[in-house]
Amino acid sequence: MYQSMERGLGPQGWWPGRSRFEIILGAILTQNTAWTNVARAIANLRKARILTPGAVTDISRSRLARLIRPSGYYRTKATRVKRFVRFLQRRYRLDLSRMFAEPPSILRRELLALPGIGPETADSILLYAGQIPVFVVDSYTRRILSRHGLIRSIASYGEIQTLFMSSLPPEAAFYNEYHALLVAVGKDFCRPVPRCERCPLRRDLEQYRPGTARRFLRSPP
DNA sequence: GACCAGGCACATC
DNA sequence: GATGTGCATGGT
Repeated sequence: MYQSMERGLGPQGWWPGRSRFEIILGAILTQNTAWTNVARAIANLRKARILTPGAVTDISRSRLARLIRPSGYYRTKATRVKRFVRFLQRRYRLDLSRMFAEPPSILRRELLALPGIGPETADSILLYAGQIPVFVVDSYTRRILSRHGLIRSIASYGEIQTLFMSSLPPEAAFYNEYHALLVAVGKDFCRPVPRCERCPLRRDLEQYRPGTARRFLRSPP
C-alpha cells in the first residue's frame, strides 16, 4: 500500500509547521477540523507573535480563543492549549528539548493525561514534533483499512496502531510519510459512505461508529 | 441547508 | 465496552 501511494502521490512534506511548538499547536487545533481552518488560526497567532510557549503562557485564555476562532471549538481548544503550556512550564521549564528527552513511553502517558490530548493528538506530537517512531492512526486510516478488509471498522486505536507497528520498521520518517499519504488518499479517494448506505436496515455494509446515529436521526433517509 | 473536516471528554447504560 | 452528545468554524 505504501509503495502504491508513494508512486501515485509522491512526497507529502508533512507536518506543515515551521517549529516543533507550531506543530504541537496544529495537532491540537486540527482535532475534527479541516486544515484550512487551522491554517487561518495559526496565521492569526503568527501575526500576533504568539507561536512560542512563553507567548502562549503570557496571553489570556480569552484572547487566545479569539485568535484561534477560525479553527472551531475555539473555547475548548484555547483551554487545551493553555493546559498544555502549563504542563510544559511546570514539568519541563517551558523547554521542548527537555520534554522530548523524556523516554517516549513516559512522555506519551504524560500527554494522554492532559485534558484534550487523546491518542491521535499525543502520537502526532510524538511523531511530527519529536521524530519519535509511533504510528498515527486517524479516521482516514481506519476508513481505508476497513474498506480494504484489513481491520474491523470498530477496531480500537491501539489495535490499528499495533497492526502497523508490529509489521513495519520503527522509522519516524517512514511513519510520517505513510500517515500523510493515507490522509491524502482518504481526502481524495475514500469518502464517507452516503447516508443511504448507512441506513440501519443495511448495517451489514458498515458497522456502527460513534456519531453515525446522530447524523442519521437529524436527517433520516 | 446538509454534510464534512487529520478528536476528545463526559454522561449513561 | 458501547452509545449519545457537546464543542464551532468554514468549505462544498
